[in-house]
Amino acid sequence: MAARPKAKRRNVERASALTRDRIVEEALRQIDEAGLEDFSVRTLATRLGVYPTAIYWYVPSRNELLAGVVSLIHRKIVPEQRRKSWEQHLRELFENFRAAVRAHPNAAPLIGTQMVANTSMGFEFVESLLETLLRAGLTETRLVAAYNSVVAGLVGFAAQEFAPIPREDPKSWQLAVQRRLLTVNPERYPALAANLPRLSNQAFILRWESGSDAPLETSFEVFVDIMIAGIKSLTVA
Amino acid sequence: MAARPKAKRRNVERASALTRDRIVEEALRQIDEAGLEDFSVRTLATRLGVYPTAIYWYVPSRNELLAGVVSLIHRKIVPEQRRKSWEQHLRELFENFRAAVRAHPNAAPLIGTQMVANTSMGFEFVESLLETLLRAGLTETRLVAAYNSVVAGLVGFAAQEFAPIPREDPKSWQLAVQRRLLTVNPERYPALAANLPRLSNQAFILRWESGSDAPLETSFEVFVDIMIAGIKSLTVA
DNA sequence: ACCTGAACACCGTTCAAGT
DNA sequence: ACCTGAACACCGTTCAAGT
Repeated sequence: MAARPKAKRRNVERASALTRDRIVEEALRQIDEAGLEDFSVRTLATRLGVYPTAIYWYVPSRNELLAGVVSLIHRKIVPEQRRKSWEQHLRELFENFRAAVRAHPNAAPLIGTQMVANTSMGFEFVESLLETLLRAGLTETRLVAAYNSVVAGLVGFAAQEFAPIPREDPKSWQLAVQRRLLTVNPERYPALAANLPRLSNQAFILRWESGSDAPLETSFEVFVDIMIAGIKSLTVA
Repeated sequence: MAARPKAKRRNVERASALTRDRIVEEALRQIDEAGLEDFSVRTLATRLGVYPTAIYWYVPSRNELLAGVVSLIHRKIVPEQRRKSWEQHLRELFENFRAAVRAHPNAAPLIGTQMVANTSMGFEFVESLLETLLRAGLTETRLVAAYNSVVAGLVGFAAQEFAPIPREDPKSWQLAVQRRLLTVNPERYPALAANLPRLSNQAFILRWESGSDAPLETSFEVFVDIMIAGIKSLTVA
C-alpha cells in the first residue's frame, strides 16, 4: 500500500518504455489476478512502476482503458476454419467465444455491457458471421435478425456462465444458496423440487459456483444446438 | 455538492422513516435519472436527506444495494398468463423480461453480470419456466440445458440491446462510429458492405444508439422465434 | 433502534512542472 | 515527448457518539 513508484525500480519492466499495449495488457493481468473490483488506475500504475498520471498520457480515461481490455480479450477469438458447413462454422464461433471469456472470468462482467467495447470488435468478426449466415440462406431482414440473435447468444451465455460470485464473504454466500435450495417447498414448486439434484449448481440462479469452477459444458452444447436449429428453421419458413 | 443533509429538510420524504425498500427504490430512481456511473451511496444519502452512514444500518454494502435494485427490476416481470401453449408462454416471458429492462436502461449493465442478483430472482420464476419447458416435452438433461439456454437468451439480448452508450462525449463517439461505417472496404468486407444500410444502427457492434432510442423490435421477435424453434427441435431429436 | 459526525484509506482526473 | 508531483473533488466503509 505504502509502496511508492520509486521503490519499484527493481522491476525489469521499468527498463522498457510505457506503451498503450503494455498498459492494457498489464490491466488485464491485474484483473485476472485481483478481480475487477480491486482494479484501479492507481494500483495499475504502481504495478507498472510509474505515477498514476503517467497512464493518462496513453489512455484518455479509465473507461477507455477497460474497453481496451475487452477488445484484447476479443482479439483472442481465433477465426473459424474455412471449408466447413455453416453449422460447423457457427459452432466453432460459439466455442471460441466461450473459451476467450473463460480465459478471463474476472473480466466477464465487462463483456457485452459496454457498447464501446463492442465497437472495438472489428469488422473481421462481423464479416465472418455475416458470411456464415448468408451461407445458411438468410438475407435482408432475417439476416440482420439472425446476426443480432447470434451476438446476443454468444454474450448471454458466456457472460452468465462465468459471472463471478460475490467477493465479500463468498463461503457464507455459497452456504446460503445451498441452504435455500434445501428449503424448496415441493407443493409450491413441484417442477423445481422434482429436478433439484440435476439443477443444483448446474442451472443459472441455482448455482453457487462460477463457470470457471463448475463449467456448464453440456448445457452450452445444447444451447448451440438450439441456436443452429432455430436459425435453420428461419430458412424454411 | 455542498448540500448537507440538514438543508434537505424541506423534502417531504424526510417525514417518514428510512426503510430498506425506500432506499432501494430511491437508488433505482437515481440510476434512472443520473445513470449508473454517477450513482453513489453518498449522493443517494443526500437525496434521502440523511448522512451516508445511515444507509448502512439497512444495507450491508453498496453491492448488496445494487443487487436489491436488480431484484426490484426483476420483480416487475409480470407472470405469464395461464391456459396458453408453451410457445406462447415462452414468448410472453421474453417480452416481459425485455420490457422490464427497457423500463430501466441505465441499469442494464447490472442485469446478469452479478450472480448475487440472479439469486434474488425467486423460485416463482424458476418454477414457471421449468413448467413451461416440461410442457414442451423436455426432461432430465435437456430440461436443464433448455432452462439455461432460455435464461442466457433473456439476459443476452436485453442487456445488449439496452446497453448504454459512452457517457463521456457521446456525440463525437456517435459520429466516430458512423464515420467508421462509411469507410467499410467492399473488397475486404463484401457481405458487410452489401448489407450496410440494413445493418447501420440496427445490428450489434454497428450501432450508435442504445435500444432505448433505437429499439430492435423485429430482431427481437425473430430471436424469440429462433429460441422456440430451437427448443422444439430438441423434442423430436 | 436509528441516525449523526468524524475519520480512514482510498479513488479518477487536472494541471503545472520537470527532463 | 514523456513522466513526476501536487492537488482537487470525490468515493465506500468503520467506528464512536448521540438520542
